[in-house]
Amino acid sequence: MNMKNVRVRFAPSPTGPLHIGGVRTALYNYLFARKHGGKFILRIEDTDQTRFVPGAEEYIIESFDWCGIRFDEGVINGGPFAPYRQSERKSIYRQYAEKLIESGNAYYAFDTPEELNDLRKKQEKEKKTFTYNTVERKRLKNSISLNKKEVDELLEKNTPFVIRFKMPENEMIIMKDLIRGKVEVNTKTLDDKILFKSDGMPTYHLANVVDDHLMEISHVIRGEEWLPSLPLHVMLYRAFNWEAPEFAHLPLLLKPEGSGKLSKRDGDRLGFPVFPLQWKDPVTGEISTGYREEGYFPEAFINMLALLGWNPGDERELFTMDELIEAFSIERVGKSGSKFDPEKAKWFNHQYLIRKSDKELAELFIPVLKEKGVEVKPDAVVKIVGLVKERVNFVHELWDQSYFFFISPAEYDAKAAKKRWRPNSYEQISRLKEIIANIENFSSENIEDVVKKWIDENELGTGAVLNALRLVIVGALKGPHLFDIIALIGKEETLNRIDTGLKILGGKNIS
RNA sequence: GCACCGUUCGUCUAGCCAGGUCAGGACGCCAGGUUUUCAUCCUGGUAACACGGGUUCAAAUCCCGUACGGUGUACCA
Repeated sequence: MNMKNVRVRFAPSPTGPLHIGGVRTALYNYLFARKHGGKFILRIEDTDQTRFVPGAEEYIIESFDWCGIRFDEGVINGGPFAPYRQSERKSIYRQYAEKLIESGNAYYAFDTPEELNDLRKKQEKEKKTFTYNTVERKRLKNSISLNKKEVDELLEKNTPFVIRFKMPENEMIIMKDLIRGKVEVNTKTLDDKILFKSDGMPTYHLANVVDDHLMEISHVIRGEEWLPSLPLHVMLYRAFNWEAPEFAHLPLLLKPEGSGKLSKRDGDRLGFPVFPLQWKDPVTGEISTGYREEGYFPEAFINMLALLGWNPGDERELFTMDELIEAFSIERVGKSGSKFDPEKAKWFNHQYLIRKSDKELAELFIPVLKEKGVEVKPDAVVKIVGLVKERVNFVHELWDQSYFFFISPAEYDAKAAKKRWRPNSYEQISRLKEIIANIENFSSENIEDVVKKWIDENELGTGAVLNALRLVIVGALKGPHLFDIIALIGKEETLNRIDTGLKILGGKNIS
């Protein structure tokens, strides 16, 4: 593989939000470019004016920004091959289509969409599929079946036309794919694809080949859905007499349930986001949630995506972007599609979360606390986060694991109370309250020492006393080390919670 | 229908190109241990080469076929 002057591109169509399959394609391109010291280009393929969706391009750019995927050239930052939006390159495509006509590799076709649709329907009834191919083109309305005079007349009268590729009749095309190896197709199974539409815009096939050539793209890394049109693209390079780039077709990301390509429309139906960022459909107003909004860290999201279809060949699973760049290679991309496991995605986030410093997490958690109407000193939040971060996958889950640090129990878990609030609990906890009230050094360790000593001296059951105490302090049998909680909420709050607990729980069980 | 691509534990995957391993790891799940609780953590377990032929002393690995799945088959990308 020629690794000099690596130039790769990601070329989305701005027809809506980018789904994670697209993000992964972009990621692999990015990793490949960085790995080989090449350039990564963002080109917008908006040749279908009817499918334009407002906000889609902005969404795509914001997504990559969030992911930490950076472009060297493209619609964001320009570059030597500007413009990078195909609608702005409109004027350059026609001449290339005409070059192909001149060289006998393409032809004008005047059939209307309606006529072709009718043909399709007719053949469908006969259980056949209509294809505009080497056989059919002879009896359709085009510059092959018509004589030159007829064609000139039609063109002069501004009859709408398209330009089609003239596929050779019977020729073996041998192609190389970096992931799949040799792929062979006979041209007789292919059709005369439209290269240039009657609205004056090129189709994807023409535009992508012309632009990739003009932009000196060295490797085309794209989704497997493009593999069936690879022969056409290879033939186009040949017809232009251009050197073709290397190709790599990435396996698809599949729906987790059943099978099939993950699609934009899958949305929230699946119980996990398929988009990096939240997307609000400009027409229906429908909102699809994104990984960012669900609380995923971009590093975790990228890490998870990178391992979906690629692996380093050893047993490492956690990678920073730089480590991914270092480890990545196209050869280690798998051939088969992958469903992805939402559970494992959470695990990745957990791994990144527990690796963050308590201070960093506290800063992320404080806004959540504010929303809950809780004002606490940042120092305390840092300590609390340190105690509970192992228990959660997301920052927003910290609240569930730590609310009892901030608010005293309003009620007590009924099951826990039944199990742990015994007839003698009231008396034991009342006595314990006096012990705690007299503790001067209110550190977790010291409180633990004093309380355990008291339990020993009075020959009480550690489990019985401490569970009852936890119930009173937390409101349920959960949470981190009890004495850490007590030390953090402080003596006054502890004593208050004991009083409340005794009042509410005490009466119930004494009778 | 036709063309192309694919198929290893439930999921992500290693191993395949250069045949010889009890088919390895991770997530999940289950069990045990640690713990005053829950969670974490530790230990162990669970579970796969789609099927059928062939080549070979030996096949997950090479070849052929079948099945199943996917993609494509638009004046969409």
